[in-house]
Amino acid sequence: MPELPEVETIRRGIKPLITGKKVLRTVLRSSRLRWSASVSDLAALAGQEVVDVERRAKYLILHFSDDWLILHMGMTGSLRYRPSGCPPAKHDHFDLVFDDGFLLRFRDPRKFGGLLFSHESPFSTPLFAGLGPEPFSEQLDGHYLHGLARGRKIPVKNFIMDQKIIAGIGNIYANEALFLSGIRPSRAAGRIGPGRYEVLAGNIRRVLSHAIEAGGTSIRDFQNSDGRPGYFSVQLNVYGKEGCPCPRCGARIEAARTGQRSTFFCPHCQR
DNA sequence: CTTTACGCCTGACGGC
DNA sequence: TGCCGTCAGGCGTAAA
Repeated sequence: MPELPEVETIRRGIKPLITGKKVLRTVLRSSRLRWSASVSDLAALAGQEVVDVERRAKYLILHFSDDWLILHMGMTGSLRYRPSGCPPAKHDHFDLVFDDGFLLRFRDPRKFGGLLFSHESPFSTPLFAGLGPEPFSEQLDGHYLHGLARGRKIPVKNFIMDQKIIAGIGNIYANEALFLSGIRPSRAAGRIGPGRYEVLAGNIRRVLSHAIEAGGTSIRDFQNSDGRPGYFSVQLNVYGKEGCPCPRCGARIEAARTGQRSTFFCPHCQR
């Protein structure tokens, strides 16, 4: 569930549940995640309280009294908040057990996600240094995108999914934002003017904020949901709609591949 | 430097 | 029913 809106929805869901809670112990069941904090580092979290729950790009940041734990959901990661007695299911790799009888549990069947431990704020470490601006920051506008795209030949869809350019855009919302902007995903990033990039920047924000709002409607179900709050309630225009009529002009939505990722677009509206 | 290809993992689905 | 290929919302690295 990995794009920015899903991670933000998780953040909003768990923040009120775990802020101020004290860690009793941690349980790591898998050592083969893409990234994994060491058992000894994780053990140091015992006794610490959750100070805040933050997000940067698609990373979820648990800020404890002394240390930080950074979670990435990969393609299939999810979190659950359950009573401590609940037995782990398949692919439940990590538990953060609190002293009030509840735990936060990380599940990831494909193990593309992972955990990172840090003694200092990740906002000042190399991990985040290379990330582009958050989509809702003032830095993201037409001039910014146009400047970085100058001379580049990669498809604009790959360009906006590059986390160094903008943080948090994944395959679904890249497709959707380009549809709203009337830009063909395969168009070379360097062959789009500042005006069209301004439109695109606005539509990126629009798509992401709609998705976050949709996620928000299911936050209160977080404790009992399957760990993917809000995800399926988002109305999509093109993603996964191959052969369906374009909501704007009625032409058939086409599917293609750009950079080994599936791409959907309206051949009539998007140029 | 930019761009492309691949690997990491498991599960779901469609065709035979 | 089972087997097999293909696909999946991400990202890091190697190679061209």
